[in-house]
Amino acid sequence: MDDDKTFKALGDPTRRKLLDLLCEKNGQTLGELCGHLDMRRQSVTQHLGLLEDANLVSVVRRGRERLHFLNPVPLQMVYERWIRKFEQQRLALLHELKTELEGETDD
Amino acid sequence: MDDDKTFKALGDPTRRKLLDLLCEKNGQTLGELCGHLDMRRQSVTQHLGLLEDANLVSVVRRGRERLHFLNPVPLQMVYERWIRKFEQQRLALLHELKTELEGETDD
DNA sequence: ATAATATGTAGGTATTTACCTGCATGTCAA
DNA sequence: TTGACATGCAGGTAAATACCTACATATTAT
Repeated sequence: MDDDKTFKALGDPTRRKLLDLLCEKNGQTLGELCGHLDMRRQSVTQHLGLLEDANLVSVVRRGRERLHFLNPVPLQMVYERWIRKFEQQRLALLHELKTELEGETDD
Repeated sequence: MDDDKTFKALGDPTRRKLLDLLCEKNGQTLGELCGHLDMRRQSVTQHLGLLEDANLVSVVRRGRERLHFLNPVPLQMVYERWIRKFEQQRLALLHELKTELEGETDD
């Protein structure tokens, strides 16, 4: 599993919009997704390629069409590896901050 | 709150490492953080600037030093806005995928 | 077979980004 | 004050990125 690909993929607003679109209606074709974006098809293809590479989207061919499906597994990993880790220390960190400021500033 | 700044900030391995470093020991100075990265101080400053801009890190001056503190709030927002949303639909999506494939392929 | 449709592939360009060097400023301690 | 130390700021460069145009291929329906 590749942290970097996941975060890089999520780091672009167009790609996040694509995920949103697939969340609203799963299995959309390339052309269908293009209809919601103000951008050439080739650019959308490139974005979907990164999402696929990050394993956030799975693709299935049906005839001449490409169906795109959402894969939420990497997001779950992001949660485990990042969100939860920091959340656990949230209160402790706030306490540390308070202590640090009270003890060290010359204000 | 700015989705884009948060995700962009998380989209770089150096910045994620900085967050990790602050998670291990909160309130580190610029120089201290530099000690863990193979990179010039000025570049680290730039990365910390983006993290600060994304509100993921708060900075407090103490004399000639800059102390850096982690702020997990935006990560919590990422969880609410992104992870949970997709997770909720996870099983439903898998079911859709199965149905779609069974019903539509000519295999 | 032919035309329409859906997507693939091969580049080209302008912007953004992630580094860097060099020098300036501000703070502390003797 | 003076030297050492911590950081600020102003650029410069090479690589990555996000678009694009143009053309090729594959599938479907007539």
